[in-house]
Amino acid sequence: MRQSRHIGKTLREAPKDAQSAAHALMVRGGYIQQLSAGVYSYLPLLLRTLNKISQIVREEMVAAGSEEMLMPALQSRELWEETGRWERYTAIDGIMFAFKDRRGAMVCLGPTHEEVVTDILRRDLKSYKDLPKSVFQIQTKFRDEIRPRFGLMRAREFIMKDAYSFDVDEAGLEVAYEAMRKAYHRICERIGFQYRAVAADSGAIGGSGSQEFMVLADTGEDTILFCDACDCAANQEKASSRLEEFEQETELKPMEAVLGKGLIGTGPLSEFLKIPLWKTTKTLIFEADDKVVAVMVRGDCDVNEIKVVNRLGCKSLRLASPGRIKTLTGAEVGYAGPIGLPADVLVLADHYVNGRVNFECGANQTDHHNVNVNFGRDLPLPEFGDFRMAREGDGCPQCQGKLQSARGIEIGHIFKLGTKYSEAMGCKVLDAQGKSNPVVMGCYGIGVSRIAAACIEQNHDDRGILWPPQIAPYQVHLIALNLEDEEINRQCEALYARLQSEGIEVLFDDRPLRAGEKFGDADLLGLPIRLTISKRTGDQIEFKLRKEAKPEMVSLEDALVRIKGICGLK
RNA sequence: CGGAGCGUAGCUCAGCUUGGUAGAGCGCCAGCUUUGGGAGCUGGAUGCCGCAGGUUCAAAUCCUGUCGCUCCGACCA
Repeated sequence: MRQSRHIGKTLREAPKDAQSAAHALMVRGGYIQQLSAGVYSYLPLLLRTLNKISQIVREEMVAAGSEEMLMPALQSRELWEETGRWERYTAIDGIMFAFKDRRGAMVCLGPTHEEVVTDILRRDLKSYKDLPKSVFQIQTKFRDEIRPRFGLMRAREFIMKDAYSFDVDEAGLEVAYEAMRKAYHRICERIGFQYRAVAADSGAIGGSGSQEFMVLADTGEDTILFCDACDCAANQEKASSRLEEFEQETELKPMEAVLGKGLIGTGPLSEFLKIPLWKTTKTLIFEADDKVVAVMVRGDCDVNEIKVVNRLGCKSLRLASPGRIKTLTGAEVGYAGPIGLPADVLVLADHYVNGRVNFECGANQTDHHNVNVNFGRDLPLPEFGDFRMAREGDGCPQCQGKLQSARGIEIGHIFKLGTKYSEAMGCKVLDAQGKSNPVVMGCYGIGVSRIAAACIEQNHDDRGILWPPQIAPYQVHLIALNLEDEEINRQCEALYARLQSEGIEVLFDDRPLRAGEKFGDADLLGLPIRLTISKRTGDQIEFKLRKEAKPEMVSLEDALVRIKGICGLK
């Protein structure tokens, strides 16, 4: 491609709303242009990269035994009502674009395709002999994100590959899931990501198990925890951990309420009471849909709300308002405890709240704290479970190692769905006994446009992007200087033609600009190989890798060999 | 949805407090000079000051409404 004809001008200054390195570089490089909040045009250079990413994903999907198709983005309300997700996605979460067509029928733009694919397959599948099946598509998806952010990283319209598997039983799902898991690893490796696969919460999609593929980057929106000794790794919202436990007193002391005026927070409280932090207790009051729930964690811990939501199966969970807390506990915020709450308040407690003798907790009376509290004697046993936020430095739940943390960008997520959708939509097959069973499904998403953003986030310097050759829009950036010289002009044209005839993808900077501007643009655009021809280069070519600081002079034949080596061409 | 900020030239932004001829840098066009890391000089073009209403002799500026974009939070296959 001749740069003089190319659409997508580079900018010297980043627009003020650029929120991350990748976002700013994509805008400056003319890779994307914003149309409205979270909605972007993919300009020619980025489209080439997106196509290359799609092709890698496609190849790995096909290799994993999945078949490609394309489903409608425009979907009808009826299907979504079959699974009960219409209300959840429109009214409750509001994540789905939904509107009336001219006949007055409600339609939506698909944020995901479980309903549509299940509808297709339920017409196709009759017998267990028809299984297994696996299908995928690469398509634009729509999500009415509450807050679009970071350019393509969290957009309202984005490109995604989604795949779905259909099996006769859990064992079949296991095989399909494993094939996808391996394919996802291969995709990440082919793109050259530094990444981690972590255990994840399955969220609104539902299902029994899931893993996220996280590209490591400080600007990532997720925190992941991983063991420094074994391969245990999880998203923080899912992670569990092991805490240090302490030797307990053998004698139960009498419970008493002590005055600790204005003491809010377990830190100051433990100092004031001269007891270790682990003896204190945080009791948080939540409103879960229309019920009130109290959640207790050890004073040195925090509540993981997602774990609470999963335990309760509620649609929404939020901290109760100060006014509500006062009516429920009779005290200001900061003094809530499990003793003396209204009978209809469910009390949940993290495992590590248990096993303590003579512990502290709020007294439900302003400025007062109960000390020497003991389960069984002073209050009934609450429902115990894992409701605690795991943190860096905690013990690994599987071995004696310690958890470390990192920030990550979620680029892929694989789920074992089970029969949630097949059951709701009647996607069933007859087994060998002639009995009808819902098929067991899995779903597997990977963000194509997000991969491009994550790749830049992980591969850039202060001057611009450093594309890996596999997904660079072009492999070679041919820079022509001194074009006013007829001879050099001819030489450049010949080289451009030769490179193309060798199957090399070239962006040819044939613009009559100064050297500084051309080199600056080349660094910004970030193509892996830069070739320069000028009056200084004679019959040689200046060869420079974007990731290296220094250029070198090589012959044409040398250059071709090197380029093909880097690009994996013969 | 709660809190906040910003909409002025293609881009980054000043001007608004205290109403009175719409500005700068970069970019763009032309010419001359320059020519390997965003050059210099000269000349030039470019604005429904987001939109609508109000106050006023007079509004980019003050008031009201509205739309858009953004930030923080809640939320998030």
